[in-house]
Amino acid sequence: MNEEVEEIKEKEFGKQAQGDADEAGARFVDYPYIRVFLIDVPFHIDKPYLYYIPTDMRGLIHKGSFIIVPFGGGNRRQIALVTELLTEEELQYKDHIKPVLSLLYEGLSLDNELLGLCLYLHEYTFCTVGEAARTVLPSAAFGRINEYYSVLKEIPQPQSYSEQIMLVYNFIKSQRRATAAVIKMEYGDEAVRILSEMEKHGLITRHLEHKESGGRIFSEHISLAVSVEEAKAGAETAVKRRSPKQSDIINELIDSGDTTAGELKVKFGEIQPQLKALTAKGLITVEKRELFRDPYAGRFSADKISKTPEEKLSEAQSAAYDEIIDIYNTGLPKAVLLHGITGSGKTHVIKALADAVIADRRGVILLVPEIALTPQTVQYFGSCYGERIAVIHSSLSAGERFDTWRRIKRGDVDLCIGTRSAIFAPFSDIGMIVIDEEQEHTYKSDMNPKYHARDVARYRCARHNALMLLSSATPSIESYYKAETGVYTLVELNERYGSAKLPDVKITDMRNEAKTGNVSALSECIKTEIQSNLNVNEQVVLFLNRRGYNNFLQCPCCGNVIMCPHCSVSLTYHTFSLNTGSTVNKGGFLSCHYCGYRKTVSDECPVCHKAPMVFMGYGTQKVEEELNALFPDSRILRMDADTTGTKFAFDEIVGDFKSGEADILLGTQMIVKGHDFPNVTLSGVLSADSSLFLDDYRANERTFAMVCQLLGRSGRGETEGRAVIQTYNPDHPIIKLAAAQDYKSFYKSEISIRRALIFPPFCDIALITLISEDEKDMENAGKALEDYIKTLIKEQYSDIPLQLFGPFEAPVYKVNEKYRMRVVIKCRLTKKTRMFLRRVTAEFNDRLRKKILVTIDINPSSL
DNA sequence: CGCGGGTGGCAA
DNA sequence: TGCCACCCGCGC
Repeated sequence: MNEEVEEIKEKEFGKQAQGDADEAGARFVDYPYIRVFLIDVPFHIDKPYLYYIPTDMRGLIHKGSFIIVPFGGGNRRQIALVTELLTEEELQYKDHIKPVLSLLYEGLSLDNELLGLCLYLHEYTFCTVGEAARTVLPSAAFGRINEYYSVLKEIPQPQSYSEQIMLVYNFIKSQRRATAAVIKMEYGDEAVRILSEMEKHGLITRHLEHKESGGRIFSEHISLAVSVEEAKAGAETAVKRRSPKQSDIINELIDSGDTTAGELKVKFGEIQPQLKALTAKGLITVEKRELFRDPYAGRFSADKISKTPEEKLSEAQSAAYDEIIDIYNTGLPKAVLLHGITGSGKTHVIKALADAVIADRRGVILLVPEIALTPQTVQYFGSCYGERIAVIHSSLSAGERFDTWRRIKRGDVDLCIGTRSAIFAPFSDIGMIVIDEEQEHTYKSDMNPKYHARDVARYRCARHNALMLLSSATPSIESYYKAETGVYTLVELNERYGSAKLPDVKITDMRNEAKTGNVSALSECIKTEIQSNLNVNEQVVLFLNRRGYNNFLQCPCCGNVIMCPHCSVSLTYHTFSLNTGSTVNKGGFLSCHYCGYRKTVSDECPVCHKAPMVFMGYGTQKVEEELNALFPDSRILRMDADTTGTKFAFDEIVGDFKSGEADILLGTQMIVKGHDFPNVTLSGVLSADSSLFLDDYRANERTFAMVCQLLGRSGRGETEGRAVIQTYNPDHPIIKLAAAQDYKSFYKSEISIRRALIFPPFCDIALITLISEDEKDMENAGKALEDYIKTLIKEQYSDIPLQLFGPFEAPVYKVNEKYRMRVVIKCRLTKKTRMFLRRVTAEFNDRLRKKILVTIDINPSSL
């Protein structure tokens, strides 16, 4: 990674380094001017603007501060991020520079590293600086700005103003102060015009109130204010006065002592009026106590922390550890790719490394691919580090997120575990960033900024002189290529931990099944294997990457398939029975996996009205039903997006299966990753082909990784494991290599394909998408975009190697009544190509206005 | 995006 | 001639 970091450091941080240097002098030099980027503005406003700092605010505003500035003709208030401080001499021009209004609030600012990261994201992912800032900080940090109007002076000559103005003036005066929204409600949209006119005449003024949202929450702690006897008497009176809830509350307090309003609410429903009444009578006291949100609090209380869970590293593991720790100890930004086969115990090595880094008093960030995997990872690390770990993922509430962020910033945390967004954990000194299962597509954000966690990690490691550790059994082709070419250091773990061996794999040809009349999702082969496992009480894991009941509903007469009315995809059948397996064909519903549209099933074909519709294909629900019919005595758990709706449902299902509550675990993607089920000796891929022929250059990689991971679930304990792969293409090289878990051969074949066809890592891909509600508009825009790109290339960028594809329809052409077209550009993402792409998107966002949305995604996770 | 100024279509 | 609806460009 040396050259790469040097490159990043030199190219991207050259300016930054200078900025760092004059930072120390900031206190003594007078910087009356600043350059800022505005938050919450569209693409073409996203550029530096100049403001001056009123003398009383000098020294309070730094690089990375958030401030409020007046902007635009109407001087509306905008939040802005300070990116540069300027002296009088550095000023290019002095006309029309407006003053800073205020600091957003004290204490909210980005340090140099995170400010640099925002600008890096802006430059590389084509997002606005504001979007980057909102991603790097927890959203609650910005809070809410309320803008109030109030009257400034008595009007000397009311008759000289219009009737409307006087109406609004008197309204505001009567309210003392009013927000623009309230005034708009009262007088309609034209109120905006009237208000700005009034402001010009100096009749009213605006002032801001900044609310720190999600900052603090309280619980209402309730206790008896009187003796038990008095309370009992009070309860009796309450019953007599026919307020049973009041007496219930008192009795609850007598029986089980102090409690909180929340708990009472769970027991008795709405209780606020009763609490008020009881407080008024002096029977109870209600005390507000600040709560510190930590969704994992209490799970690792001191007694649960085992100080010595030190499992000894195997020889291979400690060799890997030694190699990596040496690299870490150089104190330079480095990257290591830890390639270890499934079950080789990569986590143990990571744990040992984390120990060493934390002993250095430096922070560690550990990323896991999905939220479902955080509990088990937290479990493992939490038992060692207790309260000094933090967990960040997308289902935290805004407040929880903010509290966690502040804990890390305050230095109360050594290890931060989480999904993609945890990469922004505000440690002041990072020693190591670990990305587990680094090939997972979940590390790529699909919202602006469309960053890849790996790139952010690379940036942060470069600035912190930290180690970036990528860990995987099936690394991405891009990363392995970097390891092979010496950019990353490759460290391998080639043997399974303990006595475990790789499973014995059978490939089943599903074409033969069809020939012999077996139309079920389960081949004869896998049925026998499952039965033999059930006979000896060993567990089975089955993978199918399609949820729902049947895939779609088709008319046998005219071939009509029921489609989503808003999107160009077929609807999927779902039953209501979750995890019960009962046959309830009717009473289910059709659902669109893209927009969530739902519809009941109609018996006859809505097009030809001749025949009843027939269910085609199969999903997890259907297979669950088949399994129940075939193995009525077995206990089956289904795990997919439909059964893991609640926060801890995933945890529960995994826990139940681990403790032997079920014999068969059937599920989608989420069951393949990282679980250690020692009693599983059979794993099955029900349809290995489904991801193989996708129109995507990563289809092979996906399929290989998925099959490998699932096979790895089997035989992790004492007994040797078996696996079955069902496929219609038993001779496909990818299937064969996956069955043999031969990553190196897979990589060799895949990299040569990528090289020949020019795909990453041999190029970067820029995906430009046009989205519009009007099909015609979009087609025109597509054509215009193509022309613009072509002339731009011809006239100014003829020297950069670049391939243009499209415009063509997106794979799912219509989503939610909006049409999408794409342009794909293959190029090397250099400064020059970035400038080129920026011009293209800026030009089109500007020119097309709201009619058409233009987005750009660099190296998208799929095409 | 949100504002303001400009323009052009149309009724009086 | 006057009024409103929509367009377009600008913002430090």
